[in-house]
Amino acid sequence: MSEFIPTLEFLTLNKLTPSFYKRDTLIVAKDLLNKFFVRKLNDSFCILKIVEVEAYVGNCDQAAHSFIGQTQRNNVMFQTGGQLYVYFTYGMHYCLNVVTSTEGIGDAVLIRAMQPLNCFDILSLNRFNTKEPTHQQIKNLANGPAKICQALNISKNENGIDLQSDFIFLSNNKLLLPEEIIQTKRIGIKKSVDLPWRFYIKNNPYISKK
DNA sequence: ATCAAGATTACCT
DNA sequence: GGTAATCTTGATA
Repeated sequence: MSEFIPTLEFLTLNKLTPSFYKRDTLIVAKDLLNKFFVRKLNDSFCILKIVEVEAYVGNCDQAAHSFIGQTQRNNVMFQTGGQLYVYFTYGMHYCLNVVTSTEGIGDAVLIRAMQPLNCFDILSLNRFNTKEPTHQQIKNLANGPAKICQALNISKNENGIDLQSDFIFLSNNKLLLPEEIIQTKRIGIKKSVDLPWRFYIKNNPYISKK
């Protein structure tokens, strides 16, 4: 099964608009699977397919950064959908979220894993300091939330960026069938651990963890 | 001013 | 499977 690699024209024509993000967060989370993430680096458009996400919901989810209310750090989560929320954690890692919902109550979807479709040399240089990744390294380019940010050179500078940008945006792709989506509990949290708000593409080899 | 926790990763046994 | 690395943030005094 070979991957469809869209052209820049296709990606631009099918760019996701604010109406996509300004919906119920759990629906958006599920719909984000299989979408294209586009990031311009060194005059190249890096294209990756989203294969794993987690939803975080401000007013009822103790694991969400926004549960404590609006602060300097989580400020962007309270915007009304279609922005990038980037946070720093463990003293060394950045993670990337998509802000959702119309409510401005602090909802976002964490992108946990992506499947790179092109620009392997650029991503690999950022991750492993080599332009020629091994097969094992290719699988490890973006199969974790902090790996994504390292591979795509995303940090505090990108926090709050609007996803209507021409340099970072998401693009549509076909919806998955329900049987192609696995829903489970989220990973790496200590609060609200039983909420089943992690979604990933069944049998995709670029998932962060089974 | 001080402190504990953290939406992780890489490397070790 | 276990854990060190590393530092910002938000809470408390």
